[in-house]
Amino acid sequence: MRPRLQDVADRAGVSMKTVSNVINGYVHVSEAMRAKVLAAIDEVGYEPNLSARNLARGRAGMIALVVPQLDMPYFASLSMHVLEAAEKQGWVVLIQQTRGDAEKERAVLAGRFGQRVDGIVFSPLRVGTDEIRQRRDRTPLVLLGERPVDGVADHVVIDNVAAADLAVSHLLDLGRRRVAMIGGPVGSTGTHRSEGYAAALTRRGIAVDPDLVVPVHSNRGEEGEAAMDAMLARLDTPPDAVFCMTDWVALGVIRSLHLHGLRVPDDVAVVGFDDIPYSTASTPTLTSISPDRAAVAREAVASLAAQQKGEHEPREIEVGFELVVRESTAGGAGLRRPAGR
Amino acid sequence: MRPRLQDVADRAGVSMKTVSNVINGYVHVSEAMRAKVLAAIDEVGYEPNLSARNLARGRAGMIALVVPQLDMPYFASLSMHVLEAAEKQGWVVLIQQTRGDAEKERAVLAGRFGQRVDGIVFSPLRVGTDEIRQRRDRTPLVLLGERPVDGVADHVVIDNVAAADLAVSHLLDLGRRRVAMIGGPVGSTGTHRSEGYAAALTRRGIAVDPDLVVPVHSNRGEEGEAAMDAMLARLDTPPDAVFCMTDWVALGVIRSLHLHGLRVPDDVAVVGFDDIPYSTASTPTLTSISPDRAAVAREAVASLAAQQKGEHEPREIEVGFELVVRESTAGGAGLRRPAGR
DNA sequence: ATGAAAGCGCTAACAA
DNA sequence: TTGTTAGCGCTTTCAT
Repeated sequence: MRPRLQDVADRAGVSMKTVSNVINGYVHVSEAMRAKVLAAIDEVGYEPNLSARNLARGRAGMIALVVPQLDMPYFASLSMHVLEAAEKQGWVVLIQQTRGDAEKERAVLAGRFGQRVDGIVFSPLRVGTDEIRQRRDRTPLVLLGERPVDGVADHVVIDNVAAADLAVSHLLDLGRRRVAMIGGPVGSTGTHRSEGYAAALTRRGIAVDPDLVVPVHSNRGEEGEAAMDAMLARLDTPPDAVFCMTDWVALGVIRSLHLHGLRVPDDVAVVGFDDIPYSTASTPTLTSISPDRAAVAREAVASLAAQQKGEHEPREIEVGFELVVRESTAGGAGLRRPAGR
Repeated sequence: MRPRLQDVADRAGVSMKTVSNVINGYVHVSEAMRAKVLAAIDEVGYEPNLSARNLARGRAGMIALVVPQLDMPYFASLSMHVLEAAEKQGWVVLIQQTRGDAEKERAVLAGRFGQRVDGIVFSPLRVGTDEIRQRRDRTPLVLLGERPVDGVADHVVIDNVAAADLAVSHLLDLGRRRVAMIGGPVGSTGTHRSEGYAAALTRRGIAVDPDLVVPVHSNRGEEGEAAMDAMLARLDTPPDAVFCMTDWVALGVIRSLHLHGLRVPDDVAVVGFDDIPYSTASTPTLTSISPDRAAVAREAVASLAAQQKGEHEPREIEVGFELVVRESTAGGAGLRRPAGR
């Protein structure tokens, strides 16, 4: 049978309380006592029973991570980091997928997890500020992603305007002038990346050309490909650069360009967003905005911990990002390998 | 405060036991009683406390899923399915990553999770049959992946020999004769995919050419690219087809071929293994062996459930797969789009 | 600084 | 068929 706290106490010749004190790092324990207890723990091979601990502490011991889909590489990578950050707080992570379904997203806000979890890290695709504001569930919540939340809950983000601006400026620095965007539309409220796109162009005195902007309704490669197909069919002269909302979309865009006989980056330079693992395996490798995912995860978990301790002023938490330049903007004929690889 | 079982009982005017019976689907409950209790549950908004339930039941309520890396798309996708299958058994999934580190893999066998979990789904990259046989931890264990396990534990797999055979036969059916393999080596014990490769060639009277086989030491795209570079540097005539151990490796191989001025599939057809989500976004889209991941996950979780109920004859559990044909073997100049997309 | 004992919310003998 | 009650293993007042 598995050793319990009492077994350790018996072995060390002390009470359960003392063992508990040692385990939980209570300060007022003599060094000798601590050593004796630790030895006993080691001898009997004690491991705390988390169900019992959580029951006694009145917490669930787990948090929910709600993402659109785990097999979307950005979220896979993000989840990885959340798992690591949560583990340090003694939390197990219950991953839930919404598959971009508005109903499922609403269920999260409605308390679908009941009080089963100590907190929720939520990356919404559909629900907006109003729905979030009106939620009744009191479970600590932290939001991720580009959608604005107007201070209704903690929100961990990168500065999407600045990031998009940086990506587009990079294209302009390369001498490109007809810079398209897949994934807009420009001007609709809250699309920060579109804002950065427009800002970068405007600063150089280039007007935003609506013909060079095609919105997509999901982040899938297929959508990106179709969008690029549509744009090319419509234009007499193709763009000389494309800024894509996500890397996955960018991969589809590159497919489309390739199938239309356009070379990347020679004819058209392409920048993505997210820096998914595949950006180094694609042909050409993909220039992309790389958000500091580890920081996103860390801040999200820290937010939940703070909320659990009573903190309750919703905060906007900003984390870093960088532009990683690879072949899709820097290569010659797709045959050179830049250092960034 | 969160409603408890007692609150439901009070509301319904019955005892806790009756409520518990209803919740746990005990058979001998009158319809009227059941309805009354369900109504009460609904009225007070009761949700069971899992810590308490698990403590009382003497189980942890969670299983561990140990994979090399969650942001490798095959494992991301697999994890997604495991989450779903486990949820149906009332299990939360604690995902752990080994990053292919032999030490971490051994820690899993040594009981790093203590008795913290009710079972372990383990996808090993390094540890072998012997180490698994010698483990002392009694936690139910089920293994995934190609590595053979000689009946030391439950093992969920596809028939890797048949799958590789199918992939290579497909290449031969296309008229290719110099079929290379990235990820061997042929003949080393237990590499089922290599076996299938050799079998398909032999059946057609083609000898395995050692010059056309290059092993890789990880499944990363970079490795595949380097391996293909090496092969091309060595050969006077390039192969006309390549069978790759994984899709990720295949992406790297395609990069290498492209950078050497070889067209896929015109000059060289490429088949991957795993059918990761990106195989439809790459240029060209990737022909691949697609294991029935949902079945893998389902069987793995079922295995743990069976072991927990006392079953203990290690079983080899086989699940299905299929070959998905896409542009990397079927396209013309990479410009045609086959129906398989 | 350490010990004794009362819960945490649920399940499952055992009774009725 | 339904009720009573003793744990499950841990934390945590409250004493000492």
